[in-house]
Amino acid sequence: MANHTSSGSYHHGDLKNALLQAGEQLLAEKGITAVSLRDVARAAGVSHTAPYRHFRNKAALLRALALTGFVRLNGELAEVHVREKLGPERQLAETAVGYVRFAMTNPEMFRLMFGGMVTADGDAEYLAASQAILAWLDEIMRAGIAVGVFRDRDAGELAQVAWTSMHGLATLLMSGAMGISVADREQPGKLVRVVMQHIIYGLSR
Amino acid sequence: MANHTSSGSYHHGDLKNALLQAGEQLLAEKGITAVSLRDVARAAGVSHTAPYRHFRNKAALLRALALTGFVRLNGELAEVHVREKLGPERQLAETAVGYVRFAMTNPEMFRLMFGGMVTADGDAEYLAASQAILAWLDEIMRAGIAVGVFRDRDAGELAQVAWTSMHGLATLLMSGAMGISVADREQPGKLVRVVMQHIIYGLSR
DNA sequence: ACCTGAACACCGTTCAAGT
DNA sequence: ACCTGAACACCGTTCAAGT
Repeated sequence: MANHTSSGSYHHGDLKNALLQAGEQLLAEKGITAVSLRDVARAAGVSHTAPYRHFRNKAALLRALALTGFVRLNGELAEVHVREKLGPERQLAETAVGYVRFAMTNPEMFRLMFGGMVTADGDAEYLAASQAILAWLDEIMRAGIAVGVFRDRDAGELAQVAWTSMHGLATLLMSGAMGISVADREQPGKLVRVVMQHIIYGLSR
Repeated sequence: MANHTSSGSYHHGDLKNALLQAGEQLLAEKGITAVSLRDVARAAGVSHTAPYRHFRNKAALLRALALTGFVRLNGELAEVHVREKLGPERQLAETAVGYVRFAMTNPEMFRLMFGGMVTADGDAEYLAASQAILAWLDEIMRAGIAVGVFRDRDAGELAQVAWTSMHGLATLLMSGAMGISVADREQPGKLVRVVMQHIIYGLSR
């Protein structure tokens, strides 16, 4: 899809985006370990060396893919914000539910984003994308402090506590280490609410 | 190393353990994505097909490797328990520090254990190994409830909160998403203590 | 029982070459 | 500028064969 260039010839139109789209689909279908650069090129209908014109190597393509994941996650968290006008505690709880749901419904993307294949090491784009999540939580905590429901501590600190909790829930649930099978659709939401209730209790005054 | 069989011939002695040892070293040196089954066989001094006599495939070798990681982690957490006789709160905080330190000093092993390449899906051994961590935290929480420092709730629930928090800290720090470079040796410990302080506050009565 | 070597169908990456 | 095809040094896995 995307925009064709005006010329009728278009070798492929916008190969870069075509590759990212194909990559995202293959990621979801086959999993992070099974997706090859050659597969992506094949799915986009070009030779297996064509991607090198747009990405330095496979890692660069995966990095770009992870960034689209962050955009999507931030978008979903924003939706929670709009939908919920029920005060900071409820907002925090629902953000956690959304965060964990994103992880459970896009497990391979989530793994790509946080699993260590892509890292923030000197990557300003990645760092900015991930910090956007923290900024988001920071806003909730700040609002909660302002209306007196959260303890009057550094909002950034409280945001770190919140992020840590929902991220731990997501990663632990995905690994299956919690003893709750990934297939089970009901349990996760319940666990998230129970754990977040404790967290929120601790953050409240 | 390990035990030679009594016969002088010994094709390799105990190849299975030799492979696991070689695998652990290569994992730490080259990282999870770079370690190949052929590398492991090479390091153990056998042909690249020999491992198939002891492991069904590469995934099975990695799974066995992850299990040794769980044994090591549980051992380190046990050390914290013996060392600290300072009450449940302090014990929980130090357990979190130990948990995160394990992750930071054995990042590739930690990734292997929780990164999704190995999963609990119907794997009783993996589930038992990971549940041992939870049982461990459960004990701390139970003791804390008994002496009246923690809220009188289901100990398993409090243990899930605790595990979630330290695991979130570990994974978020490793990904670099927190904005704290992995190279920085001081910051992590500080962050862990700050976050755990909030968590413990919430768990306390 | 335990290990080897050839073989197969894949990889990621480089490079000269085509339009 | 953008893409192709051959080539290179790797993979994981299977299988007949050796001791």
